[in-house]
Formats: sequence, C-alpha cells, structure tokens
Amino acid sequence: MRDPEATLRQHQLPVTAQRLAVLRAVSRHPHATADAVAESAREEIGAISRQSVYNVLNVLTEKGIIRRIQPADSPARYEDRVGDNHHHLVCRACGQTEDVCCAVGGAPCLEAHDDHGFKIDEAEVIYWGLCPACQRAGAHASPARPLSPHHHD
Amino acid sequence: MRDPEATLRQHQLPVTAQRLAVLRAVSRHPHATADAVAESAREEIGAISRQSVYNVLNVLTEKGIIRRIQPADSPARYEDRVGDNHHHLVCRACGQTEDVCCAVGGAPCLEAHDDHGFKIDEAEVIYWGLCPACQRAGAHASPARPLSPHHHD
DNA sequence: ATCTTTTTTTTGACAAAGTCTAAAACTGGA
DNA sequence: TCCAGTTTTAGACTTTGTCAAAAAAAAGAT
Repeated sequence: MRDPEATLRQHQLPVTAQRLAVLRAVSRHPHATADAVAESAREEIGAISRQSVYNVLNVLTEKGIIRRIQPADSPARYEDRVGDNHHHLVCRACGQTEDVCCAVGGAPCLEAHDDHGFKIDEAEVIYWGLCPACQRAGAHASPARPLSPHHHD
Repeated sequence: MRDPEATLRQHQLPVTAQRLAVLRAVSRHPHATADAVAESAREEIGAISRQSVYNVLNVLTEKGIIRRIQPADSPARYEDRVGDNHHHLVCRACGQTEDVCCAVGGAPCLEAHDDHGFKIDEAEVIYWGLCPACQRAGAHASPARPLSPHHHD
C-alpha cells in the first residue's frame, strides 16, 4: 500500500489513528485474521477496541480498499491486494494462505456452464492442500481441518 | 442416494435411526444446513438431538459419504453428490445454492500457476451472484451479504 | 475560540454455529 | 445375562462476529 493516509482521504474517510493502524496492519500482514490485525495494530498505537477493528475492516472492505476472504474453517482474512482478481492457496492443516494468479487467461473460470439464471459477478477459487511446513510435519489432508499447528502470516 | 442403509453398512457404520434420518434428509434436500437437516430428520423420526445431527454429519463427511461446503457468510451445507468434483453457484442475497459442472475439462483449475510448494488436493470454485428470485426482488450484490430473504432448498 | 452536530470509538451484552464433556442408552458378543 | 464399546443426549462452553448505547473526538458555523 503506497500511502495509507492518502488512500483513506481518497475514499472520503477521515484519517484516524485507528484506521491507519488497521490499514497498515493489513498491509504488513496479508491474509491476517481480525484478531491478528488487532494485535498488530495495538503494537503500533498501544490500544484499539475489538469493535473498532471490525468497524474499520468492514468500512475498508465496503469501500474496496481491502478485500475479505473467508475460507472454510477459518475466520475471515484480509488483504490489501485488490482489483486484480487473484485466487488463494490455503493449507488445510495450518491455514497458511498464499496468493496465486489465475491459472488460465484474464478472468478465467468466470463462466459457469449452466448459470441457472443467476447473475454471476464473481468466480472465487480456492486451492486446498498442505503447505511445505505441514507436509514435513507429517500432517495429512483430512476432511477435518483443524487450524493452528504452525503460525505464519 | 440409492440405498442409505447399504451405504452405511458399506462404510462399517452401524445403522441407526438417527443416521438413516440424517442421510435421507441430506439426500432429499441438497445444500441444506445442519439446522435444516435436523428439522427434516425430526419430521421423519420424531426427535434427534442437535449434537447427534452434527455427529452424524461429521462422520458421514469423514467417510466421504456426503460432502460439506462452506460458502462465506453461510453456515455449512451438505450434499450427497460426491466424487464428481462439481462446483457451486451461490446467491449473495438468499444463499440459494446450485450445482454447476466444471467449466473446463475434467478436473480443471486444478493447476495453480505457482503452487508455492503446497501439495494441492482440491480446487474449489464458487460462483457468486444473484438468483432469479432475488434479482426480481431487487436485491443488489453488495459486499455485505445478509442471508435469508427467500427460502429454497 | 466556543458551541453544536455528526462521526468514531469504546464497552458490554448478545447471537449464530459448532465443539467438548460426561452421563445415559443402546448395541453386539461371549 | 452381562460386559465392553458405541451412539445418543443434554448442557456448558468457545469462537467469531454483530448490536446498541454511551463517551470521545472531529468538523463546521458562528
């Protein structure tokens, strides 16, 4: 994120310490959960309420300044890489999340064979698997997906 | 589902009234939530505890007899159509869920450009949009996704 | 500056979806 | 029948998040 302050102003959002701290936290820790964002923001400004973290994350998401992703069995995660419709690669064992470019052309998959009359606006792709660390740790991809073992951003 | 009873036996699961009722409920209502499954199962056998519904849904999922899908902003949903890696089309407004075949070949999308060293075992695709009913009702696809308006399976 | 009005932030209660635990009720076999 | 192992149940608890009202802060208008 170039200039968090300017970004907020561009979206008519008054610049507050809390908003800056949350935005910077998301920027520093891509795919962090609300909890992790709160922690990181606290390191920066000392204190911020849980509700404020949610308030800010929600307003930033609505404005399209950040993006929320919600993989199964994980709390919501946030990233500031927006507008390039990339997808995600998620570790079933520890939840580590990586960005992946679209496998095919520009906005691939974005066409379902039969759309059932729906007006489709997004094709979300999540690749599930095991991250290198969890492979080494002997984790196995199971339908049950605890989250926690290792901790990476 | 051909024969629920046989299916349970094939997977060394003792056949109980609760298991049959849950399995049949999932079969009758594809994409139903645990709550809806409980309701439907109660209609069939009179009573079943919430915990049993979860117990059964979990064990059936582990055995691969049913499949669990967890779209953002919705409780988990279950279906008995397994083993054909199809995808889903979900209404942002009411949560209605439809099956869609893979857009491309056999198991498409299943190749991320850069796999970051992950051992990928599944590519999950969710198409987001508005179902016909919600389009008519004037719902608009917003980043905030309440769930409920209309109710279909 | 001062006062007023609107936003933000905070606090604490609440809600939804599941899980954990221990007890009770069933199995199926010896 | 009696025992051992499952299943089912009930109820407390956890996690992730929202709601609502009060307090604090910011923005505007005199």
